[in-house]
Amino acid sequence: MPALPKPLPRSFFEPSARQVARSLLGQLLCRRTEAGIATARIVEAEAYLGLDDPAAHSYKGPTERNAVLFGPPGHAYVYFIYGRYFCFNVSCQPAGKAGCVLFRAVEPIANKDWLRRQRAIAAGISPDKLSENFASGPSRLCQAFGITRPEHNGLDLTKRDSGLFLAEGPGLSRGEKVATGPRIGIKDNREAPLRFFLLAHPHVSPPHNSRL
DNA sequence: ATCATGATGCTG
DNA sequence: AGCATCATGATT
Repeated sequence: MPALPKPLPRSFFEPSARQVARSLLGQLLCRRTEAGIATARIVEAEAYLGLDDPAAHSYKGPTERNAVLFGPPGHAYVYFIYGRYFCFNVSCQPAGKAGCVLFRAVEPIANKDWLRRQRAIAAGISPDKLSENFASGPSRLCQAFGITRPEHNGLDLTKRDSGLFLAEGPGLSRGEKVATGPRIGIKDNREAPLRFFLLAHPHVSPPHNSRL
């Protein structure tokens, strides 16, 4: 692993959300902290397509909330959900097209203690009550990385000096296999196999880690 | 392991 | 009204 993670270029996020979601598996989510750069490997992600996808926030066109999705690729779309949680996405496709990828689970790699502590503070629980897969779940990973809408929505995720960015990762280990299946927690367009994850990986939370 | 429930506030 | 969720507690 490089001492300094190399940010993914904007062109990485120009293809369709489906393609970007698939290629983000094995890449790194990085955050600058007072203890150094905290990193985690992406093991689960979902694609949301835009105007053709009834499940997407952008389905009905631009609003104040989803404006980032219609902007240039490689930017953070962070939204507030269920009155308590945040979810974190990266915008895809050129400006005007609204695809995005939702991050659903990451595997902490560097500065795990910092991530664990943030996760515990945000959730209001004790750090030692958390299991190893404490960043598996879209809002859990936001807690671990301290991602919030007021602080991070609209951020350029291709720049290291953004403090939060996406970088080239180690990819997939031997034996790790990508699986696809229906997205979690939505009612519209349930069938579409737009969820991508590493099969049976311990940081993809059960019961969704082995089902297609 | 699975399942049900409630917390909580922004959105159009 | 509904929501791209989570922690908890009951149950097998």
